[in-house]
Amino acid sequence: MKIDPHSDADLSAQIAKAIRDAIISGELIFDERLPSEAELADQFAVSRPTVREALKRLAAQSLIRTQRGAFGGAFVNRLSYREAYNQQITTSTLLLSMNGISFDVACEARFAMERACAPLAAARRSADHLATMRAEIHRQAQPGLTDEAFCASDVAFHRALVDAAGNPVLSYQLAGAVEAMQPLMNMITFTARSREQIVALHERIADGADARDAARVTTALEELEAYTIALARSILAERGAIRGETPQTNGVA
Amino acid sequence: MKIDPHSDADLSAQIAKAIRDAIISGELIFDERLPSEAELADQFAVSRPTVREALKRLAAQSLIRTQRGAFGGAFVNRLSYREAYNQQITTSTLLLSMNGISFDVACEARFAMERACAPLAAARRSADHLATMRAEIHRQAQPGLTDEAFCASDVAFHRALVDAAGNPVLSYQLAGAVEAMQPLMNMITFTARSREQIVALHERIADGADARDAARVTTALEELEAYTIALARSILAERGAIRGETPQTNGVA
DNA sequence: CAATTTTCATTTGTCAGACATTTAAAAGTC
DNA sequence: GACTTTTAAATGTCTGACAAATGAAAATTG
Repeated sequence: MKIDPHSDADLSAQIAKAIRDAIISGELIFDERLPSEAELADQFAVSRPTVREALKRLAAQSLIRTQRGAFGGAFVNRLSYREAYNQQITTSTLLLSMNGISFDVACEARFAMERACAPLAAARRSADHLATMRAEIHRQAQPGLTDEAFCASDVAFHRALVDAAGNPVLSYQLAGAVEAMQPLMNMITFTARSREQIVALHERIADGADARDAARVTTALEELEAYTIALARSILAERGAIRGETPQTNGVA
Repeated sequence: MKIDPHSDADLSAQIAKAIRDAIISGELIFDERLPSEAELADQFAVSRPTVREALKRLAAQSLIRTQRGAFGGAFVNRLSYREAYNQQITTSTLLLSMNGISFDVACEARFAMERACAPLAAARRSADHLATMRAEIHRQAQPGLTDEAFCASDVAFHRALVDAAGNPVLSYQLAGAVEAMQPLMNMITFTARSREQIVALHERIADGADARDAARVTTALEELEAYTIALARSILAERGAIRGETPQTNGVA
């Protein structure tokens, strides 16, 4: 592990990169202990605060964890699904909110990816997945449900569908797409009417999965996408009209 | 922005969380300047090094950037696609390599997501995208190409296909899936025979996109997935046989 | 001898203060 | 007015120190 003395980047950034590369290349195995901060400071010929800043950078990416005390130190972290999800969601959420992604584009991407799971989910769904989906549908149909609870249940339903595909990598990738869209989705205040429609479509999806009929799941997802986009457009157009502006469907962020 | 004095977490982690929440909630707008390190140290009643560690954590997630000099400081970063890609790829690569994801599972996820792009790509591909795909196919057919160059060209080809869908969110999501698999893919040393087959399938994909025929693209992608998995299996089985072990197709990491 | 307690060295977490370097605005100069 | 110099503010880095946690080894005790 060496740093380039001619680079004009921060020392802590260079050191973080050197250690990160060592981890990615497999030079450092997970659960392996890094040298102590004092030793690293010696190795890189910098002070301990600089080394610490580098280690905090790595900790922010869940690449290492630290432990105090004798025989403590920094250990290479085994990146768990949970941590990877969280990073994925944070990054995706910020990307969507900061780059003026239109609702249409985000929605299209989300449903395109979800449809990719449909054939696998139809083929592999367990009784457990199906039960989760049915339970969420039942919850969504209850009249007193708050908008927040409805949205949360919506996410849980789609989550179950994705998990039913039985591919952890797909689940991980979709988590970013689905959960990152939650803030955008929350902007759409669902009316009783639209909830009915959505629940009906969810039922068709669950029925399709029940019958192991991929085509039915896919078709229902397509209709759900079309309905969601239409709903968003009408709401945005209405808001634009209220403000006396030209109705627009993008730039919601 | 406040921190919980009763929490037993690191102060720098708490401070980072407080600022991160402020950014995500929109309390801090992008390009807005944070208070100086000294001011933050005062606000949170900690020392400057502790504040700096918190800021480095945020910098590692591309949430802020820092600028030296008068009127410099830490600014809320507008997360660019480039930065989001990089984070996505780093996280995905580590997740795949550290959790013993089998080649089959990763491959299935990757092609499932890529197939999701096929209909959009067929409908929207520009002449430019098509030209890129053709150029990469031409490169891949050249005999003297190294394995590394072939793999890079392979990634570029699929990248062009995904970009042809004209949805930046899809491109972003796919970047993680496709590029993170590069290390796994590189394990498969392509023989001349398999290169021929792959190039032929790439040509069918390009032809399908050319004709705006989504079904053709999808079918070719399905065959490419089947071929890739079969190839990987045979190679892994061979290696297992050499080592005198039971042939296995998973746990490649 | 075995179990428990105490000591202790190691390592991270935090702090204070200092100096170097960069940067852009403000002041000065022609 | 255009250019140069000064200057203040901010980050980057270093030194040195102490606090707190932690597990191992040593000492104590039954």
